[in-house]
Amino acid sequence: MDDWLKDSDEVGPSWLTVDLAIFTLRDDQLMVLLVERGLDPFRGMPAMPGGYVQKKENLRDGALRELAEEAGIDGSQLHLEQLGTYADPGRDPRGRVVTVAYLALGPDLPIPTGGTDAARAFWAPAARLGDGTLTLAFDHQTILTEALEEVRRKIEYTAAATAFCGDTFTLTDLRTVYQVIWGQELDPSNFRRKILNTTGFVQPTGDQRLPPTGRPAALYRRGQAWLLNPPVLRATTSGQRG
Amino acid sequence: MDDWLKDSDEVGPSWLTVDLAIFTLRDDQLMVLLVERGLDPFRGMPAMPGGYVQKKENLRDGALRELAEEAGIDGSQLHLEQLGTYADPGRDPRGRVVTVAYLALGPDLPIPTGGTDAARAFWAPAARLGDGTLTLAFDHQTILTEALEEVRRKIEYTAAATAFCGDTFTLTDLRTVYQVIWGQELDPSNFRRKILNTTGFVQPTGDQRLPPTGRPAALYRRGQAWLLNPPVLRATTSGQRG
DNA sequence: TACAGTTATGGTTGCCATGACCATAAGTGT
DNA sequence: ACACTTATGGTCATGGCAACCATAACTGTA
Repeated sequence: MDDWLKDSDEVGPSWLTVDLAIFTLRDDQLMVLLVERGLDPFRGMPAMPGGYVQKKENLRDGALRELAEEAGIDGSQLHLEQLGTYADPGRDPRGRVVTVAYLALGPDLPIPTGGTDAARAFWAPAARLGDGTLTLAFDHQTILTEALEEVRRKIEYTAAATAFCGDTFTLTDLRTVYQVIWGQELDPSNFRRKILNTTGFVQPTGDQRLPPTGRPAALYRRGQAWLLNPPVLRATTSGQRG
Repeated sequence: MDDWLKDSDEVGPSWLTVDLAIFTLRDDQLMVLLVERGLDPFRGMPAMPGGYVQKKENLRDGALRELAEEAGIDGSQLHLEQLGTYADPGRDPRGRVVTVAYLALGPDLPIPTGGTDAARAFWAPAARLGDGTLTLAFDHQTILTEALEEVRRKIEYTAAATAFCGDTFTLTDLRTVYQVIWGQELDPSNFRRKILNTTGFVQPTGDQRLPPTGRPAALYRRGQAWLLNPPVLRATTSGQRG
């Protein structure tokens, strides 16, 4: 069967990798997971966690395996989604390496332990992706910048924001997710009304949680809906929406 | 440099292809472009147009080249966007073939001429993707079904609907796009108000077009906006939105 | 010319989601 | 008892929206 796949002047083999854009909330900041590369090329430089997809593995399984190997994170709990594929001929000095970028969102995750290929893994503030203080291997700067914008959009139209919360959460927890990611304050009362009117977004558990100070807050868990109707739209500078 | 990319028990080379989900509007129907495969595997079976990405080519250029080769379509006019990547180990009997699916939207395109690899190319109603009357090569049934759902969503939140229209179009032309793709009637008057209130969606040209009968309609061209604010949301069966 | 038929455009009304804002509930510590 | 803090609930004016009606501007026909 392999004789159908012939090398030629114009077409040749390529190597397949997955890279992970892993975001979480820590200390009221949006953080992205980076590893320090342990091997050439770009040895010692920060990069997205990732690696080769194995012969008998599909993309999602490969992403989950790399998540565990390089970052020590059990991905079965978090939201995993394909972002895009990057295959420019010059993106990897080793030759044609095609990478499929995955987006992973999770609640405040344990500080990862360094893995085999990665010298060490660490959280970096997502804000540093935009301010030029970060130099990443390969085209990972581009990929992560696109990933960040995708996260901002995603929480408008889907229930992705709940992926940043634990199993149960208060509406203030959820509101904090939006505030941190969008960088703008939201009115607690209006936010509450909006969320509760969006069918299937959250389900009350019946329990409460006591904050350090103040009235206890009702706990919720994720609802069955993923696409939000109506969506939770960002405030627009221009036109009013209602 | 190639010595960094070693074959091993677990990791091996793969072949990179692009496949195209090309949609257009013909005779008030949403149509998808298919080719009859001229080579094994799946010779004679309908499939998405596509083929191998060349060594020194990026994904987008490869998609545009295949668009021209297999379908005789000049892609410089239409909207092209990456959809997703499919790489399951069993998806191609030849071995590990990774395909990047692209979504292409265009106005009523010329009937394509058969290309080199494809015996012939033809338009099929998109409705047939769902009713089981179509058997496609590889996992193309899955890919196209996901592509169709993406189109339906895309025209809600972006100006993608204008990609189905010509260079200039009337608001009725644009409304027809939504009606056909969503399969529901829209009130002309309300549609007009919504579109014109969405900043940057369309620009008046100042010209008019005479329909076969009835009042002349003002012509518009695409505006500069891509993300719509507010979006053009589908009517919901459940809750009212305003 | 008068008229019906057709399509584009414009206006009215009632409903409801929204943002701004205020009030109350239910905890904490002093 | 009181201040303080946070969660929850309500009011009100604005404006988007669906449903619907009215008018404009063209065609063809009597």
